[in-house]
Amino acid sequence: MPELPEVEAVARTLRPLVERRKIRCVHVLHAIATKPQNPSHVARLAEGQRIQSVQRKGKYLWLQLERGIVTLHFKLDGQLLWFSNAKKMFEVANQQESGVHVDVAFELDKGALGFADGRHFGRVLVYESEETCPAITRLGVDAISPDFTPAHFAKLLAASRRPLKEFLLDQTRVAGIGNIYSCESLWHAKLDPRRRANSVKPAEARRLHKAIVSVLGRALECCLHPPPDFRDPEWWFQGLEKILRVYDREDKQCRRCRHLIKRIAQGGRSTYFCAHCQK
DNA sequence: CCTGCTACCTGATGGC
DNA sequence: TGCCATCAGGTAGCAG
Repeated sequence: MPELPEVEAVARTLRPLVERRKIRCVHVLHAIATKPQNPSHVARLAEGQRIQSVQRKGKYLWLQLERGIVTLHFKLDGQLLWFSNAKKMFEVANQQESGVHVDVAFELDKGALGFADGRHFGRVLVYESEETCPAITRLGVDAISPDFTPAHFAKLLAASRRPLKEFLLDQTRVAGIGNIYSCESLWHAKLDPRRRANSVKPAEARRLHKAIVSVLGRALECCLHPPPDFRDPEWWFQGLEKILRVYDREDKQCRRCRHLIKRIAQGGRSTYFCAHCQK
C-alpha cells in the first residue's frame, strides 16, 4: 500500500475502526513481520492497551497507545484486513483454501485487525514513543503537511547534488513521495528527472513544489473515492491509472507533446519521462 | 556527512 | 508447456 496518498486513505479509514479500542491480544502468525523485533516483545508492549489515535508521517502509520506505539509499514504489497471478531479472522486467515493471508493479528475489544503481506516486506514494530523510532525520526517533512512550503523545498533542493528523481525518493528530505508520484510530479513540472537537484532555478522549484502538492492531492481524492475496504482482501485502490500521465507508459505518446515516453533506470528503479518536454 | 549498491521476499508476466 | 529473466507503488544496511 505504497505512497503517501494511499497510506493517508488507509489512516482515515482505520481511525473510526480502532480509535478508543483496547488491544486484547496480538497474534504474530508470521514472525518475519516483526523482524528484527521479537514477536513476544511486540505482543507484550501492545497487549492490554487502548489505541488513542492513528498517526501517519510519510509512508509510516502508527497506533498511538497509552504507553508506546505500534508502527506499520506496508512496503510494496502490505495491506490491512478487518474482521468483525477474532473467531471470524481465524476461520479465514491462513487457511489453505482461502487466499487470505495474515502476518500479524490485533484482537480488539471490538473487531480484529490483520496486517497482511504475502511478500513479507512489510513490518509491524513497537517503540516507547515516536521519538525513539529511528525510522520515523529520520523522516523529512511530510509532503502534505503545512510545513512543506515552497521556501523549505527550495532550500532542500539547493542542498543536494542528486538527480531530481532520486532526491524525491529520499524520505529523509521530503517524506511520502514514491516511484509513481515522483515520475508524475516531474512530468507535471516539465523537469528532467536526471537534472541535479541543486541545478533547479527558483521558478522551477516552485513549479515542482506545486506539482507535488497537486499530484498527491488528486491521488488522495482518488484513494478516498471509493475509500479502502479492509473487509475485502481483493480490494485495491481503484482508478489510479486515470490520474497517471506518465508512469508505466513506456513507448506511448506523451499526453502533452506526443513524443514517446522513455523508461530509464535511476537508483535501481524505473523512471518514466518525456525527454522532449521535460527539461 | 553523502552517495550508490545490494539484500530482503513472492508472484506475475513475457520471450524463447 | 516449461524455463528463465525481468519487473513490481520500499527501505535498511553497508562500503567507499
